[in-house]
Amino acid sequence: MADRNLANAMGRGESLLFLTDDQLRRGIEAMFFAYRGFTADPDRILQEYGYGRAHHRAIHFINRSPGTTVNNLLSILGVTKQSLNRVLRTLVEDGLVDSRVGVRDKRERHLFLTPKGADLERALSEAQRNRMRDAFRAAGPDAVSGFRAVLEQMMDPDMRRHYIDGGDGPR
Amino acid sequence: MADRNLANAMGRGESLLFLTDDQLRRGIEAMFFAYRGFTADPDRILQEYGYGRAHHRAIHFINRSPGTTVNNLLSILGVTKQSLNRVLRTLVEDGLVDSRVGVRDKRERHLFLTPKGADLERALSEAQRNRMRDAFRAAGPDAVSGFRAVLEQMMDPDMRRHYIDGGDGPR
DNA sequence: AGTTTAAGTCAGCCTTGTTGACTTTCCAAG
DNA sequence: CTTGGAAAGTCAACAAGGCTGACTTAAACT
Repeated sequence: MADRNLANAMGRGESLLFLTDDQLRRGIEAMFFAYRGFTADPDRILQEYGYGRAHHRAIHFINRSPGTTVNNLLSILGVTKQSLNRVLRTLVEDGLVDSRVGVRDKRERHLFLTPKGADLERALSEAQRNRMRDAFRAAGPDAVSGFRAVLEQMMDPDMRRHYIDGGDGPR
Repeated sequence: MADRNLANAMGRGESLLFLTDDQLRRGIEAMFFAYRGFTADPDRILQEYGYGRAHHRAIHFINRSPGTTVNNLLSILGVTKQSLNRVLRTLVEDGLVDSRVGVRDKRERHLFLTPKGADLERALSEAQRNRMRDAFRAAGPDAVSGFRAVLEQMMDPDMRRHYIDGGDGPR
């Protein structure tokens, strides 16, 4: 129903995508509903600890790049330092994150998960990986590469950098 | 690096997906970064109006199913009625949404976008569709179906229903 | 010596989620 | 026909986690 935008079709022959507004709306809603599913399992675990998604995000990226600095984390997470600091403070107070003064540059703080922090990280990412693995399995191998290709294109270019090289950046 | 979980591979031969923890972590981060991109354009527009994502979601689904009830919207959005009510109230006050008392059941309110509301909806969805269209085009047709297949599997089953039949449900 | 940078703090605001208590309306069982 | 419960919506108050702005401290750069 509703076949506006059929004009999209004739690109050059190479990409003959018929993208109606309705198909795009489907894609939009897929993102909405899937993201909710994607965060549902961790959210349940976090609730038991009195934490929120902000804590999860910090824990995830500290685990991915141990020793990362606060500034580094800020640029990945795209929040203000005041916002991140509140979350980080509670994680340090609760003994999940270790914040060490930099050796080369003493202004910097390098962040690490404590064993306790690593435990929570494992629980969270395991739940999320399980859901993602099930989805990948059900959808099949070709779907997986398509999934990643579209999501990569959907990112802001600056963020794509963090996704691509997954590492820590210049130390 | 890090090749734990290679055990996943031998399913039956049909789906020979090598899903390492690292690949799954990539998928998780892809969701995170892509969702940010996905909401970035509407967020900018909403900010000009002093609205947030909650307003966007309400507007989107009222537009998709004109005349839907508050209860219906609640089950789609998955928030408390008090939370939705606040958003809805400002939208009605600002003249973007029309709330009509039900004819058959006067307890119900049926929701419609006013012309003004439809204008904002158009601006928001156009921005979002443009990003999605560009991503789809860049990734190619096969990627698009894979994208949707994986996202559909990632949803909670109850939500998949709303995604699939996209309509209003029983009136 | 003076400027810039990294990190952190305090205060206050907004959106958007929550719970609890309440009204209005509907419907069904006595 | 009334009464009692369920359903839809509203009001009030609180918490998490975004935000801005102003400021401090310490280290590094020039």
